[in-house]
Amino acid sequence: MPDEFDQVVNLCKRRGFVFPSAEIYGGFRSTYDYGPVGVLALRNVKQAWWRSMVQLRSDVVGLDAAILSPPAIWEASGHLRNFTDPLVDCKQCRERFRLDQLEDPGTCPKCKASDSFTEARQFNLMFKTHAGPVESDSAVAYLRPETAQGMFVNFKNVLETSRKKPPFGIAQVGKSFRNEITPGNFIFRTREFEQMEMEYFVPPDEAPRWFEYWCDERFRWYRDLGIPADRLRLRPHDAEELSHYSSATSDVEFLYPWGWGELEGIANRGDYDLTQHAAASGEKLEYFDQASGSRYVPHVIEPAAGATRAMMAFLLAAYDTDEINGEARTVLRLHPSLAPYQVAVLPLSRKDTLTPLAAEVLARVQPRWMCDYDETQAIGRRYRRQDEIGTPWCVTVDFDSLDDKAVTIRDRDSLDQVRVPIDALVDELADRLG
RNA sequence: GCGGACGUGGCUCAGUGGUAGAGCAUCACCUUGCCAAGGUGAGGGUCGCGGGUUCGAAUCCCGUCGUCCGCUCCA
Repeated sequence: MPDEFDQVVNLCKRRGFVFPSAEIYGGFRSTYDYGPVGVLALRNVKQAWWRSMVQLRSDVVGLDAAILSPPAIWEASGHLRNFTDPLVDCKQCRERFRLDQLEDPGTCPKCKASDSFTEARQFNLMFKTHAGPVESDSAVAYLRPETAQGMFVNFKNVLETSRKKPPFGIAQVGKSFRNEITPGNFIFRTREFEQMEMEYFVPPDEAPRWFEYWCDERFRWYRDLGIPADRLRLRPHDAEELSHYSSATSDVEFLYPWGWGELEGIANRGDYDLTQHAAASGEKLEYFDQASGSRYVPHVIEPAAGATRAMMAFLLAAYDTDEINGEARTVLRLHPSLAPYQVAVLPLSRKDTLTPLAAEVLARVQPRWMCDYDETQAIGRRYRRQDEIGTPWCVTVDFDSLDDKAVTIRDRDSLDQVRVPIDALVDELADRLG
């Protein structure tokens, strides 16, 4: 494993991005907690997504659906049937296989032993629990394995209340849960994770066009937020790797230190979900087009992204080391809108003469952006600390500031220092943030 | 879940049977004042957890939890 990965994992722990969950009890596999700096970065990723997906579009509306859900949803969606892997173990060589992927279900592909398999065991990827005080069958509930079904189940509600017409979308950010057989690679695959999904409902004949559109759109999103184009690719799925609901899928992949891995899947789900739910619930999940007088079940294009693994990709892509005056420096070149703090206010000295003015500067910037404030130790050391967590701009208050009422903005990447009147500081920073 | 490696202060590691160390980091004070400066001092580890062997365990044995690699998987 290249050490870029280890460096970033280490940085995450050291600087308060990500901690292993329940660490004082020895940890709990596949769960992670986001620290003071990490929660800001993760929230910025989700905010950037919401902004591009909902705020800047008039054809997409938001939703926040329940995580706890009744079995009926997952029976209709196919997850109870298809999200189940039948697993067998070879008693001879102890390898484990998916029964449905074996060419010859009677022979072990590894050691060639015949009839050596254990009884197939169903391994369902959904977390099952019980709603209500009694663990009776009637109270079975599932933690959602994807947020998408919330959009399908609410299709009519949203259609009626938002008065949107196809093509239109419903977007949701939230947690999902999958009992993965093997989680791993830090926060890349965890059993509890956060999704950013959007279901885009279109007239059936327009589906292929919108599929291309969203592949394009989503690829660009990552690139515009700072992932270099040569670490990104769009990979169409082969027919045999398509999931049960999809008729076409392309993945936006990132070149992780261990190889290409998925960031986001763009799927053409056709009319599968609405048809399934309509049949199971008895509700008509259709759109009636007044203009043409026609009635149809919209097809769905779904860009589904992982927020936590996206954050990791942004951190990996941003991680850099360089040299200043012969000293090594670690710097996260995060896009300013993703950086935990946009601004750090640093009085050059901790002397009482400077701190009141520094507090005043902080008070001006703090309402607009997430700010850090640090008055300890030497200024160079404080720059390095901010570099390590990706803060794009440091504002220093020095002794001249007392007379000229101006401060210095230091740029993380160019290292340029620009003198700006305190009255013009907010406008100057706003310009730089774009 | 199976096979292999590993688990010592926040981080990186030393310590292989006699009841824990270093560097960095953190905090306080002094000094300095624009890119990890210097000085003095402080806090912090029942060596992942539980059990066993032993007069005595971080060190040996068993179990367990966790991490990494492979089988797996897909946001």
